[in-house]
Amino acid sequence: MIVRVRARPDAAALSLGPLARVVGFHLARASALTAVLYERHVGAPLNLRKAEFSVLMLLLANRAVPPKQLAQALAVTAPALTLLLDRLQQRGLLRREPNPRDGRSQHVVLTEAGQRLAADAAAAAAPMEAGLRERLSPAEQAMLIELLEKLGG
Amino acid sequence: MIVRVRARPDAAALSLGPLARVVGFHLARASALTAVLYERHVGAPLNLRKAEFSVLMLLLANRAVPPKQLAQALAVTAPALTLLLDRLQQRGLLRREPNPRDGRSQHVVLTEAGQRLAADAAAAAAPMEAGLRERLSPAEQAMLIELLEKLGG
DNA sequence: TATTGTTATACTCTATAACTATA
DNA sequence: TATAGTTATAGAGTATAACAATA
Repeated sequence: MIVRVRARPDAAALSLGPLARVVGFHLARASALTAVLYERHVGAPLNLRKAEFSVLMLLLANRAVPPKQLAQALAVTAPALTLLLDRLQQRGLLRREPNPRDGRSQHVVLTEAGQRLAADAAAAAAPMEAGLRERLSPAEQAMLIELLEKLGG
Repeated sequence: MIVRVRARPDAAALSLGPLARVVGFHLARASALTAVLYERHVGAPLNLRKAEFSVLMLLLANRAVPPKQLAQALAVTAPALTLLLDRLQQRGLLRREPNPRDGRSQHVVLTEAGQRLAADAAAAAAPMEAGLRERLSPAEQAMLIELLEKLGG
């Protein structure tokens, strides 16, 4: 992906028109930046896609989680989550354990290797905030997250 | 896409852990909501994908624009933009005109049909803000856009 | 009959590389 | 040699539908 994060040379003196009021448009452009930062700090070094990273973080914070809840939290469909978990399981990062109380459902749990990688990933993610600080103060970051949380939380 | 916009029944009492501080994660979840609203208000009724809508809005606001600038403004690659413009041109919504000053470049311009559809789309997009108002006050929306603009603008 | 999770399949999106033509 | 735009191709992401097992 060829995106320049810092410099924006001939920054397209384009009027946004009606787009200026469309929240989704601004979300998409902001995502382009955070995606680049994520790839640099976490994705490439640890070989983790965004969704995989999110799964690891949720498992790190919640120990045993049924796939259903993961799917909800990540806003992905059940089949997508199955494939996601398959990949992480093949890398030996997590286990799927049967739920003794309900034969239909499971618990997903990090292996030891998964816990180590998740901890590394969490540590690698922290400097991303610092990277954003060029654009947004810590207070602005907090405000932004709060507003986004109201939308998508 | 099965996403419930209003009700969030058993809202997954999951801790986000380190994810709570990751801006990109919240951007993704917020995008899930705005994508649903977009699809309802604009995408399905007018048969316009998000990127197509954005192109129309930019052309509406700027008359003649070189593809290069469109690609920058939308944060898409040049090949992606070519395909995007191809589709819109086939629907008779825009023309590509040669740039008399530079044989390599072009100007993209809306046709009359394109202008009509763009105007309809802009009108259809306005109520989306109202839809968001369940979650965010107008002041909060403005603040959110301002913060996102600092990130991705 | 409803729910959890999986499989199968297809479609959209987007990226990289290679090419054409102008400059 | 560099730039604007295109073509070709492949990979990642994600949706729907159909299915299995359990409740």
